[in-house]
Amino acid sequence: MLKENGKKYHHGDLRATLIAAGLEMLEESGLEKLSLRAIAARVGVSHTAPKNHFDGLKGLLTAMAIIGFERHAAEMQRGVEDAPPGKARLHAAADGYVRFALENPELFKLMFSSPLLDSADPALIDAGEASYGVLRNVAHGLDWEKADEPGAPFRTEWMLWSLVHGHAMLLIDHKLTRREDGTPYFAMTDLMPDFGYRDRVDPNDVSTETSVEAALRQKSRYGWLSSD
Amino acid sequence: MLKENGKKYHHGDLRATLIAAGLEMLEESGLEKLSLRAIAARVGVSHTAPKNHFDGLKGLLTAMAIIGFERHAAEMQRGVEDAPPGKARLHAAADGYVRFALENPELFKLMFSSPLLDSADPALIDAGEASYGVLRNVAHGLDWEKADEPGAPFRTEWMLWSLVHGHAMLLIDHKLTRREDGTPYFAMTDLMPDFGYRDRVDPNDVSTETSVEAALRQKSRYGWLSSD
DNA sequence: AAAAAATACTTACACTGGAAACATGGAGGC
DNA sequence: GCCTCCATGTTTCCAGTGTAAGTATTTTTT
Repeated sequence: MLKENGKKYHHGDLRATLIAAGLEMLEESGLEKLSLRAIAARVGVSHTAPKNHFDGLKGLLTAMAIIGFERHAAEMQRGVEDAPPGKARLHAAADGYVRFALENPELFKLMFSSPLLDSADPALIDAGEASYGVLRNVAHGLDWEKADEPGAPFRTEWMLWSLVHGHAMLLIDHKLTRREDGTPYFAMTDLMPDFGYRDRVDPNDVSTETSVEAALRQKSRYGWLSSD
Repeated sequence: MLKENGKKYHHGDLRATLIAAGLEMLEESGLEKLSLRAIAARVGVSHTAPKNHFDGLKGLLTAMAIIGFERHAAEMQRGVEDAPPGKARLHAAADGYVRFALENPELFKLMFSSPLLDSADPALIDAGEASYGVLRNVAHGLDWEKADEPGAPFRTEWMLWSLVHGHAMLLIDHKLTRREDGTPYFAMTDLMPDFGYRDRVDPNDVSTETSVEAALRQKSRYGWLSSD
C-alpha cells in the first residue's frame, strides 16, 4: 500500500506531472540537457515509468510541444482580442508571437525542432495549425502590393510568418542585439512596412479562390505539413 | 612505422579529414545522429583522437559551422556579383541565402544551433559576421517607409534578415509547402514588398550616423554577439 | 643521438534511451 | 468477499554517447 518512503506505488496523474516537470526543467536547464531520466527522477519515479504514458522521450517532448503551441496561440489570441479590429490586431498578433518566444525560448525552440518530435502526431499538427491560424487570420486583412498577385493569400500569410518567425528565431539565438533589459530594440511594427488593412476579410471565404490556391490549401493544410 | 593493417600511425591531416567526414555525415544522417565516435570511425581513427585537434565534439561542430558560414557567404556573394548593381543584387543575396539553406539544411541548422557550438570562438564569430555582411551590404540600399526613422540602418538590416531567415527556417522545418520538385512556391522576391533601391550607398559611411546607431554598432558588431 | 613535443591509442567512467521481465495495486466480474 | 485482468511502475540489462587519464608511437627539435 505505502512504500517505505511514504509514496504510493501508483502516482495518480503521472502523465500530466511528467509534462509539467519537463516544461519546468526545459526552461531551467535548456533543451540539450533535458533527459528522460532527469525528468523521471524529479517526479520521483523510475526512468522507464514514462513508457506507459509516452512513446519514449520523443513522445514526452511532443506532448510538451503541444502545450507550447497552445500557450503560443493563447498569447497571440489574447492580444488580438484586446485590440480594436483592424491593423492593431495584426500588430498584437505579431508582437505576441515574438513575446512568447522570448519568454519561453527553450520551449519555442523545441516546438520547431522537428527531429526531436513526432511530427506525425495529429495532436501536434492540430495544435500547430491552431497557433498558425491566429496569425493567418490577421494576415488575411493585409493589403499590400502583392495581395492580389497569383498565389495569394499564401503569399501574404507566408511573408508575414517568415518575418515574425525569423525575428523571433534570431532574437532567441542571440544574433540580434537587445536592450539592456533584454527587450528587443524593435517591435514587429518597426520592422514592418506600413501595410494597409482591409477590414472584415474572411480567411475561409473561398469564393474568389483560384484553382491553384485551392490545390495549395488542400495540400498544405494552411502551411502545416503532417510529416517530414 | 606501419601498423599491421597497413595504415600509418599518424594520419597526416586528421583535422581537415574529420571536418570533411563530419560534413558528409551531417547531411547524410542529420544533426541528431551525428556523434564524435561515428565520425572518428569513418576516418578510421580512435574516438579520442579528435581531442588533439578540437575541444571535444563542440569544437568539431564549431569548425564545421565555420565552413558552413564561409560557403553560405560565398553562395550569396556569387549571386550578388553576377547581378547588375541595384535591386537585382538584393534579390540575388536573398535567394542565395535561402538556396544555401535548402541545399544544406542540416548544416544550416547547425550554424544557428548555438548550444551545440562554441559561441565565443572568434573564428566562428568572424565567419558569421562575414556571411551577414553580404546581406547587410545589399540591405543598406533598401528604400522604404522606415529607412530614415530612428534606429536605421539596423531597422532595415534586421527587417530583411528576419524575413529571409524566417523563410529559410520554415522551409527547412517543412512548415511551408513546397512544389513537387522540392523547390519553394515563392522566391524571396515574391515575399518582399516592392522596396525602392538607393544605389551607391556605402554601409560603412558613418558620417550621418546618430549616436544611438553608433552605440548599437559598437556593441552589436553589426548584429552578431560574441557570447550567449 | 638524445630529448621534447605532437599525435594517436587503450582503458575507464558517468551518462543517455530503450527493451524485457517482474512486481504491485486498482477495477470489474462472479 | 474473492479473484482475475490489466494498467502502472520497478528492476535489470544492453548498446551507445562524450570525456578524462594514462600510455604508446612518431615526428620535431635540440
